[in-house]
Amino acid sequence: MAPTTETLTAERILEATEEVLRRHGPAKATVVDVARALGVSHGSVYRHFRTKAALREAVTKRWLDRTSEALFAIVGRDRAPETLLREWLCALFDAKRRKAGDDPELFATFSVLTGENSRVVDQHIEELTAQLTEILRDGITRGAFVVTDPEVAARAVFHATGRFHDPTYAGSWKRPEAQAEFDAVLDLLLRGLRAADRPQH
Amino acid sequence: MAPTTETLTAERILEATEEVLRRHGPAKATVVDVARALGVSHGSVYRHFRTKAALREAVTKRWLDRTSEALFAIVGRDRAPETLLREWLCALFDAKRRKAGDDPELFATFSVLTGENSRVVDQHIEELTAQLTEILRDGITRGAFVVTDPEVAARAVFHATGRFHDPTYAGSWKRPEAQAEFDAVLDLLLRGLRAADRPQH
DNA sequence: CAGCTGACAAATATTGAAATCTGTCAGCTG
DNA sequence: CAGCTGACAGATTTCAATATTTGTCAGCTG
Repeated sequence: MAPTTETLTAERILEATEEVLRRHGPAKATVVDVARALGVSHGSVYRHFRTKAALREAVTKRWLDRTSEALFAIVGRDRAPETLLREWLCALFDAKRRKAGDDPELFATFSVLTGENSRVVDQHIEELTAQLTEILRDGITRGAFVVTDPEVAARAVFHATGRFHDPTYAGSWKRPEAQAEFDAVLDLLLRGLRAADRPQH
Repeated sequence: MAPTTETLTAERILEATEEVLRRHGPAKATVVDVARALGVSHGSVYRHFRTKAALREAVTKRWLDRTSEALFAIVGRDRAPETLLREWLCALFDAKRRKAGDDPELFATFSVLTGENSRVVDQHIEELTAQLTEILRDGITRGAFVVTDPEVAARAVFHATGRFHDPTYAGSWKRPEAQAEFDAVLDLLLRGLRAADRPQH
């Protein structure tokens, strides 16, 4: 549609693909569409991405990385460990909910990859649990949390909150009870992590 | 296949349908198949069930009720509240895992209904959370749990353990880590429910 | 006459032929 | 000659014709 004199880069292809996916969704988007949007032949796209699947994954990775980075900023905040964990998990739920609402087609792409156990999604999950582990580890050293193994606990927290970040459940995030349900799970988990000589909020 | 002199009852139809579903799975099973298995015309089946969907739901309800009943037996056991909750949740995970493994076609039927937000599945979930509420309530009166609202907490526990009973995740139940992951979530939740003057297990 | 049958219309699923898309590559072009 | 094109084979999707299934009901039957 807009043939540019600029050289064709992986980055430009990713941008165009994101736009095409946004417009057509994962089911209808073709690499011919992407090539057309860039004003090149579809063969050129294959010079930068071996397969259509690789392209979809790269786009999704970029999209997920934006969330990981936003969440990573929270890990560094100067807060009581409990507050930090609360803020981080709220931000995670918020981010996913917003993505599902504002960007349904890209979210659908992400859901498809999740269903296919894509490496990209696994990596995203590992990154998130690594951040969680960091928060827990910090909370332990500061005496706020009592946890044997922060990695195991991080995974447990991630699993226990799955309903609020796993795309499978995206449909239920619109329901008015969703936030209260999230809060209930969060309270329970925080109480479980908290050191015994707890300030009984 | 085996035309009987016996009168056609809802019960007999349910049995035959369960068998047909087991053999063909939810995608292939037809009400003509069910009628053939009973040696009647398919019109007769519609005398007892208004639609095919109603029939599928009735079969699934029966199948789910067997689990609910088995779990209900645990609620009455004479145990420390914490032990009781642990046994109940383990039994829930076990039951689902076994059903997914031993009865894949009926489990698939259940999964389909879950995806369609069927009334039957909602009812099953309500029954299970009611049992959970009962366990928590008992634990509160006996001073073992500290929980503001047992209903809210029951729902939170149910949501937090979703990965280990929601059919969406059935695929992951075979993985060797599954049990350890379940234990980690369970420990965290129990710690969150436990009264402050806890016997530090 | 309660309960079943079987013929039927409408909805849904299957099939197979045509169209489109993916992925490759020889050769063109700036 | 690095990078793009476009023609091509094989894989996949679409589409429309066909077949099956669902759900109804008038009438048969024990």
